[in-house]
Amino acid sequence: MAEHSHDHAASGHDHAHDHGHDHDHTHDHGSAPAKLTRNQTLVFGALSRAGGPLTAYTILDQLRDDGFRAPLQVYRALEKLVEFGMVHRLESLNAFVACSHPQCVDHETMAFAICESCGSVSEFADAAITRQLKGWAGDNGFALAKTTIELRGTCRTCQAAV
Amino acid sequence: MAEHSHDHAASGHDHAHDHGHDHDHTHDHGSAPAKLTRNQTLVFGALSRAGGPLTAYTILDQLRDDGFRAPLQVYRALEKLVEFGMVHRLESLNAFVACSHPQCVDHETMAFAICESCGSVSEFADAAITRQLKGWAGDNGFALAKTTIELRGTCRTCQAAV
DNA sequence: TCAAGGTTGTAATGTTATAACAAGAATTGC
DNA sequence: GCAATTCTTGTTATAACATTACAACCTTGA
Repeated sequence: MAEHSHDHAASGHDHAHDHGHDHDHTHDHGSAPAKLTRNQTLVFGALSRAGGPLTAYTILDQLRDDGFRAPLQVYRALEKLVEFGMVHRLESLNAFVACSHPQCVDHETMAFAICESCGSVSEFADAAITRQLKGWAGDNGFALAKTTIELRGTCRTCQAAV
Repeated sequence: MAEHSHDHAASGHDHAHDHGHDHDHTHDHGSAPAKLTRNQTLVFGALSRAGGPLTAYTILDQLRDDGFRAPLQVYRALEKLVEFGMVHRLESLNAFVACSHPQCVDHETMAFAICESCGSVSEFADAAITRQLKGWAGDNGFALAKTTIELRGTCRTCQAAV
């Protein structure tokens, strides 16, 4: 299954406050955005740099220098990014993480393994689980809109570190 | 915030459950308590009566007449009840629900189907999903402590009601 | 040009959860 | 009985997470 590797190369500190909008995003996700707004770009950049989950308020703090002043600026961007399938919300952490999938293969039934020791998150998809959940939904007349699957525990690295 | 009317018959896999004020319950769970404290009894009673998910603050309001004054009285009781396996936390709702299983068969990998229309919750266990998740954990050296599986959608009753 | 619709900024508020500390009650040992 | 210990409880305050409401500002297109 998929592995954890949030390396979206947001290296440079591109602090140019251009009004020229040189966004050449070519993402093509579920609800594909032609291009992101400035705030969406900044929020997604923060999540990509982090390489792991961040809370909305942590993102806010990181974007103070970019002019962010209020939670809503973050929440609004996150709402869109989740909608686009570029970001996932981790319910059990009240946090958000950039999607690990290069081409965003499947956003219906992702699963997340969260290490309670180091905070790392592994995102994976499992066809059998998806099938099983859809099977239950079908059997019970439940119109499935979204699923949340989150595993809590200790990752291999943290276990080895003991 | 909203008070849902909890249709507990939304599932064909429903389990019978006593919704009475069983102040002298005889549950015997993993961390079986001989007997609950007064606050634990009151909180569990509120959840049982509701027959569906309640937030901590809703429980607090319902227990004002019983002398509850502060959130912590509720949260402390909930913490123990979850530990005992008598109550589950629904991460995607920030709410709590009394366990639907008479003898609390399996508390490791329960799944919850939450109707976004009426707020009803169906609790079920699926051996295949459990096996699959444990399989992933094993393959990836992840020491699994707890899993959260929550389905959002529309229950059969609410679909029919359209 | 204007109107419509989307995005933004800001203040205020609402909702969920925990920290810190003091006091009360049950238990044990002397 | 009387500490010492421990667990539960009550209370205040605060932290952490999220939304409402409204005004201003850009776009886009007729």
